[in-house]
Amino acid sequence: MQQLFEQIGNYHRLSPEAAEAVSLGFERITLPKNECLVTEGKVCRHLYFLEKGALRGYYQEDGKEITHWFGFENDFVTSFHSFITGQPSVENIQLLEGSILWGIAKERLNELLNQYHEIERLVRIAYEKYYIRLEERFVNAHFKTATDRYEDLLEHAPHIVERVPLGYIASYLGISPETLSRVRGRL
Amino acid sequence: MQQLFEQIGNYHRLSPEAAEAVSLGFERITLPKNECLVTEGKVCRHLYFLEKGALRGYYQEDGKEITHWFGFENDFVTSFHSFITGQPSVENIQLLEGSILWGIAKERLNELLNQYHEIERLVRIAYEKYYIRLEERFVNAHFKTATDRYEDLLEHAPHIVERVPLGYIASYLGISPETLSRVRGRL
DNA sequence: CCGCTTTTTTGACAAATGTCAAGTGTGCCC
DNA sequence: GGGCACACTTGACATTTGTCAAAAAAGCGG
Repeated sequence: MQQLFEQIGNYHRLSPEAAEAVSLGFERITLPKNECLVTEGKVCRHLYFLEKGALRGYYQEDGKEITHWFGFENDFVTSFHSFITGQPSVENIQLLEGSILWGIAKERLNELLNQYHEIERLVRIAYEKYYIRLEERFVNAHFKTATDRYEDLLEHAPHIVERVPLGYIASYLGISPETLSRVRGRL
Repeated sequence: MQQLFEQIGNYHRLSPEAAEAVSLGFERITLPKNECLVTEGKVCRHLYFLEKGALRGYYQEDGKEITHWFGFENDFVTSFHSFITGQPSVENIQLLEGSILWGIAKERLNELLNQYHEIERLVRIAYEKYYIRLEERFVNAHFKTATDRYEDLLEHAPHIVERVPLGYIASYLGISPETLSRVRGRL
């Protein structure tokens, strides 16, 4: 839980009472590799902090699994679309390694948001940072060849290549596994 | 300004005092077509509400202008990366039509966020919705052929095709103008 | 309304990528 | 440690897309 508060401290410092309230809201979750944290078709009502491990978010399209994001230590993860809208999730979140997470129910989080302006600020700042991270990722993929995308990945997120199967990486980059293999062969 | 409050009302209802404070923070801006609202190299310290008109966000890459988003009526627009981080913007925002916007300085907005928990909530909810809109857009572009992308655009945002030059649309879709032309010819 | 500029389309060709199938390498479980 | 399943690579071919250049169409300003 200390790691969670370190990460929270990167966004916005909380008063002791707010920090205490936050700590009471989270529960520790341990899951093995391949287990799913979120499954499509169900409403996602929890937000998670990933203390240790790795995971991927994927959805089905034309009978294929499309991986579109990964999460690693210190990330806040959830099926954001479902969490925010309250609609059933179209994506699944699957553990790529045995992992330790801390989860908080949306209901509980809403209570904290109601009670503490500073927690509302914390969450707003977190959304700002997640928004621009997503925007950066989008811009970095726009108009890029397969080679560009893989090279960008190696430069900005080499840990992904070390921890994630290449098939999922190809999917994440929006290219076929064969193409990724050929790109790797040329580097 | 009524339109601004209607849009704000879609996110979160404000008390009369908060609404009054918000209305005092915004200023009306009228700009002609082709004018730039934001230019690269400068820190963007304003958030804008687009009451009437259209605009695009673009950046330079290898001597080319890459358009990566459009804004229309009722959108909140800014160079989010620069606005949030305080770093110089890498993108430009250019009016595609003569437009009417309402702008608020970041400093003023921060004062409002400090004073009113409900305004903090409003902004958090706005960020949530913008985050999932960006995520949807990303997912809708992932692994898509040029034809798929254009068809998706026609289906989900036909107004873009009506109001934006095709060259910018091609750029936005991540394909060349020639390819867009060929795709259109096949439909 | 005309001339000029900009936008869009078209042709030809090269490069990149996807698909399908098969082969090789790696990892896991018994 | 071996066998099997899974992950990754390779080959061949088809399709898509980009690039360059040129032509056609559309829009704007005087």
